Amino acid sequence: MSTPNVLDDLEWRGLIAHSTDRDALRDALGGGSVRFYVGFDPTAPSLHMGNLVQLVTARRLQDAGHTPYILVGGATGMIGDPRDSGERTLNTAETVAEWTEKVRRQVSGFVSFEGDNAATLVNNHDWTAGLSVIDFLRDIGKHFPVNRMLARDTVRRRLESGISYTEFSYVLLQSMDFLHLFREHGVTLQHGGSDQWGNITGGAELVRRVTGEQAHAFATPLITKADGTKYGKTEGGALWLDAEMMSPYAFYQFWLNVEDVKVGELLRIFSTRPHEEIEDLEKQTAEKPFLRAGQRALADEITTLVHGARETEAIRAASAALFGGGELVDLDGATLGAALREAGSVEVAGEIPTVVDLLVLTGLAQSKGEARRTIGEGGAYLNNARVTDPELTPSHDDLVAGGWLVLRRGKKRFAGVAVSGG
RNA sequence: GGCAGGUUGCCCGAGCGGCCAAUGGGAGCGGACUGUAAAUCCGUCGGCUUUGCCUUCGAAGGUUCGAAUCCUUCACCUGCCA
Repeated sequence: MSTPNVLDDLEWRGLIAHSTDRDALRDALGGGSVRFYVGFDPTAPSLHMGNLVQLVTARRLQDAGHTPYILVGGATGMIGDPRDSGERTLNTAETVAEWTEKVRRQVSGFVSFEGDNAATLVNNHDWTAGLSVIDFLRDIGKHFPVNRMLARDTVRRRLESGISYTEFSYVLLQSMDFLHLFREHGVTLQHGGSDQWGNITGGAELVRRVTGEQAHAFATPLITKADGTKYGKTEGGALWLDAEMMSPYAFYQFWLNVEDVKVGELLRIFSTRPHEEIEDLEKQTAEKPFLRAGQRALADEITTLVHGARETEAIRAASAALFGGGELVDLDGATLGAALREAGSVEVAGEIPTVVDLLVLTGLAQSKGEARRTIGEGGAYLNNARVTDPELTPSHDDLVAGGWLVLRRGKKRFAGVAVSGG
């Protein structure tokens, strides 16, 4: 191994779950700048952690000199890829268009659009929307043996519960993307999540069948929790990158709370630190887990990547204030106020509502019933003191740091109430 | 097109005329123990103006004092036959 090959780095990071001919891929990546693509379907208004894996991987390839084509699935998003959980509900064209735009803006932040190997954004709607059914069936469909399509894992699992022709056909659209990008832009490599492996190889094979030339592909592993279940299932669902859908504070907290046994794996996947530093953090986590050095590094780095350094710094300060273990009254108003604004806060003017109402108002509880239950379970706190009376109404004497009430549910979830007037 | 089976709370799944807001498991939430970790144990888990009321068991009607449970129609899913 004379010159470092980016594939070795990706392998070290555990990012290669599947790949086409590994040696051919290594040769390609060891040569000149490879044009590669990765696609994101607008199935939600925001990307999530799974997509982030692909984005940082694309960036690694770009930093190694290769040229990214970032595809947003304006067309494939209209169809929906088959998943095990069952048939999707089709989104309207307006919704898909709106999400396409949001996703397009979001992906733009993760790759560079400058230099010799500047990234290019493409939308498969551009070459798919105008295609006639006749052309599609003749030029694309002809290359897909149905018996092979039926053998694909996701399809096979769906045969019992049912799958529409629409979703069954998804692989043709995505494969067509690879062929299109191969022909029009010289793209010879596609990567994606391992759940996309069937679609990815479909594209590589279509390129080979139609042009007789070799296309490369690899898939990253699915990230799971220590117990093997899917990750990113926090309150409200996935781990979103959009600050509107998941506050940067909550995002940071997620990474800070990663299980010890997963820290190393996640650092390898997401961190841009040198290998030695990551190995050192892994060692620290193994030897002194209570220091949570790995978690802190992970949370800092990923939050900075997604939400910026300034925001991350504010969150760190907020976390230190709220979790520092000191007395709230010892904190100065500016510090506590800033911390609570990061954690989530609401404003109340005049009369102060009951604790139950405040729990709902701040979003710490979904309903009054849940708020009462939480109090009954001993999980509600006002200014770090357990609340036992569901009828309790805080008074102005309870205000700390110049007008704040600090509400907490459980050990980790804080919210502030800024009281004015009265 | 015919026949059979199915559609229950976030998910999986019991219930098959009153004792059903509906057994059980998982997820979630809270407590204890910790390190804002894991594991474990305990509790909780539709809503509300909370000793009661309201809305839920694919949809709409109907039978009944009373329906998730019976009948009719519709929608969707699965299997077998055409």
